[in-house]
Amino acid sequence: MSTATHNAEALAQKLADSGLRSTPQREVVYDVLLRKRDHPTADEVFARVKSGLPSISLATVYNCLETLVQCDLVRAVNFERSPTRYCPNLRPHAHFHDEQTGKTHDIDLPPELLEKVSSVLPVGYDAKSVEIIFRGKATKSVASGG
Amino acid sequence: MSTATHNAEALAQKLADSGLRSTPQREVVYDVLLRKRDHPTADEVFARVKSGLPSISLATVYNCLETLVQCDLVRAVNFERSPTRYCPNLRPHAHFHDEQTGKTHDIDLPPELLEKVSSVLPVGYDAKSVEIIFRGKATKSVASGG
DNA sequence: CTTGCGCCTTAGAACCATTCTAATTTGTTG
DNA sequence: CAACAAATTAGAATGGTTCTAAGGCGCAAG
Ligand SMILES: [Mn+2]
Ligand SMILES: [Mn+2]
Ligand SMILES: [Zn+2]
Ligand SMILES: [Zn+2]
Repeated sequence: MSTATHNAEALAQKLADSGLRSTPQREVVYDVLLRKRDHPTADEVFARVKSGLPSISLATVYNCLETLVQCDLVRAVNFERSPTRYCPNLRPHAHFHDEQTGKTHDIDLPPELLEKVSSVLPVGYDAKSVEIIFRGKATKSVASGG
Repeated sequence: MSTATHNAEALAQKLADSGLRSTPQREVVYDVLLRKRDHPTADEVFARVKSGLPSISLATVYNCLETLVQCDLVRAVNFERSPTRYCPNLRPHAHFHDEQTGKTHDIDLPPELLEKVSSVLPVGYDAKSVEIIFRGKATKSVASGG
């Protein structure tokens, strides 16, 4: 069984859990996100997806991305008001935005840190999620996962 | 000396530091932010500012807000892709976004926490800023600062 | 099978927060 | 005052995203 097949089956399962269908469009969009984890924008996903499925529309890419986010297979990531980026990394992690290059890096977070951060909330505040964003310069380039 | 006068002078000083002029528009925009610290959008600032300066334009409100941000008197705050909000709180703090009410609350951060958070960065990552956003429900309403 | 009924995809229009443009006003300096 | 720069203004433009309406596709019942 190939990795692509495995991913497609995991996707189909997650979609089914939400009462949704697996479609070629949803599969190829998810596959594109898994193949190159550089936090692409919808436009960038659209460009990559077209090579495998030339008839897909930008509206469908937006629809698929929203579906993947709702199924908890992908995270939407925002920096200021720039175009939303998409991240298939499901581990707890922060984002480092390199202001020079515009690249986004995943920073794994130990679970104990998230507890520590959440512990600063006064009583009466019930956080469902915590997001951490670093901004700066990445002086070392890092091998990208594949 | 009134507080408003004091604020105006502090503003004039900060602007002068950046080679910029103090103007009635900049003063009233900053004053509006200080008077009601509920993280208003540009539109909301515009509405509040018009009562004191009916001739002001929305473009000028945007210009003034950008100027205040550049002078480090105000922080721009973003949640997903919703309209940018503005915060005159200069202490290190996180934001708690109440998903029920849409209200934004400041959460003061002990300096030691920011160090702890930054310490998860691998070598090669040089963060100039750290942003922390909580999302959830604030079960207790909190008295607003004045 | 074949038909019915949703779900899904699609192209293009609409939306709307923000930025840009070009003209005017205001303030400062000589 | 004259000259020049900085700031404000109205309105147009921009651009990422969402909406709309039409058609396509897949599954289930007959
Ligand atoms: Mn950037
Ligand atoms: Mn909200
Ligand atoms: Zn990520
Ligand atoms: Zn704040």
